[in-house]
Amino acid sequence: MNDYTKIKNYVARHIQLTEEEETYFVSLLRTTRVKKKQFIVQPGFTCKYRSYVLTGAMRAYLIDNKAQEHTVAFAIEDWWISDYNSYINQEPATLFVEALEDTILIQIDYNAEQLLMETIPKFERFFRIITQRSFAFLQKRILSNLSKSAHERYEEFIEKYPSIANRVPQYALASYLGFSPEFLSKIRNKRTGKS
Amino acid sequence: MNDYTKIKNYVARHIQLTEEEETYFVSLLRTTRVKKKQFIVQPGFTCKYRSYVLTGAMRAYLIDNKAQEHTVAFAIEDWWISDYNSYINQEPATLFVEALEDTILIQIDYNAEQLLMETIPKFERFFRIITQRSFAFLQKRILSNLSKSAHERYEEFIEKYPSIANRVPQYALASYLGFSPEFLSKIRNKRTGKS
DNA sequence: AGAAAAAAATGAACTGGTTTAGGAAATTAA
DNA sequence: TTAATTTCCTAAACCAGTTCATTTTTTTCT
Repeated sequence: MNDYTKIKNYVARHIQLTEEEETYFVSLLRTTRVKKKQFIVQPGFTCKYRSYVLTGAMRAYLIDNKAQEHTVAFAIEDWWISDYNSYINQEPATLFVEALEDTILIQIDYNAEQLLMETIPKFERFFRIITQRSFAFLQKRILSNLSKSAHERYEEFIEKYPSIANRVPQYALASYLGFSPEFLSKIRNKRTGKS
Repeated sequence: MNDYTKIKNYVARHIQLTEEEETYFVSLLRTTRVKKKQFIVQPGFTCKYRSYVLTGAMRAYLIDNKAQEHTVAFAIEDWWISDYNSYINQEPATLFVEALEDTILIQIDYNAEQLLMETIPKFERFFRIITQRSFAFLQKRILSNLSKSAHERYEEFIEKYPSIANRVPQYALASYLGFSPEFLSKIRNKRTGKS
């Protein structure tokens, strides 16, 4: 039922564990099922978990003071998601993290993660490496936002993440790329043209 | 002459080292002086160093295909700077990293950093923690860019980093905040009004 | 299956920020 | 201390993307 093979493989891509260490790691995990539109994080509540998507799709977003949504991140199979600001500093969240589909998550809680790093220092390395990758990803996104037009950002996204582009609602994609849903509609129409 | 007190304090804020460990750490560092407008990283060349600013100011920026500059990061005293994508993956840089003033840098090279983490695993933790902080910082910047107007972003910046705002050229600040230098001029005039 | 709700499309009017072009001020170099 | 270069300012025309209002399509619920 609880299949931890995928998350074990994910970890194995970055560090090598003994069987014993792997067993210990898995003992700290828990599986959570969420229905579409359900939240796992909400502003005001401290985010307890770092979540790995086993199946399904999630997104993290902010609602600003003009009631506009801004998507910070998507996560599909084999990706992680959280309100990291809240999780890392164990302070109240500012983001919503919501299921875009019925989703199965594998979660580790903050205290367990700290314990894991103390018990198996290789995990210090693991979290360093995945954080570095996320950092590099965000930096590319900032540069893309600064240097490219809305249209170019859209083309770039569907080329790099076609599986996400066709799976998430358009308003969510627009709010990730930094323009209005109406404009996304306009772009898409120009693209297909009439046929 | 070479004063490593400040960088030792920086490290001590995150991990505790024995004297021996501290001595070893310092033995891996080198000091570099750069003149204003000099580059320490250029596109095409792999970035060898992670650089800590002892005195002076630096910035990292991209030049896009329309010959426009986009500032990724500033660094003043007690901050780090690099083309991290290039540094972490040891692949050719895409950014310029340039001195905005005559600057003294303390640098560690990639191989030394790897060795340091193997020799003193506490540094694995150190780099994890500072990368997490940078990650959180970039995420806030993305959200700010998505949810705020140019004017609001400017106000936010001068409030949070007055020491940087008054120290770097306006075109560099504009290219960091994501608008044209002309528009920054416009904002500044509206701000002071006539008096 | 049919009603209700949510998401996507369309189009016209609008606006925040850009572009272009010129001149003024400040830095740098000799 | 002057010439050259770089940075900054100003203002008008312009445009990429927004806003608003309405309709169509898709999804969800019973």
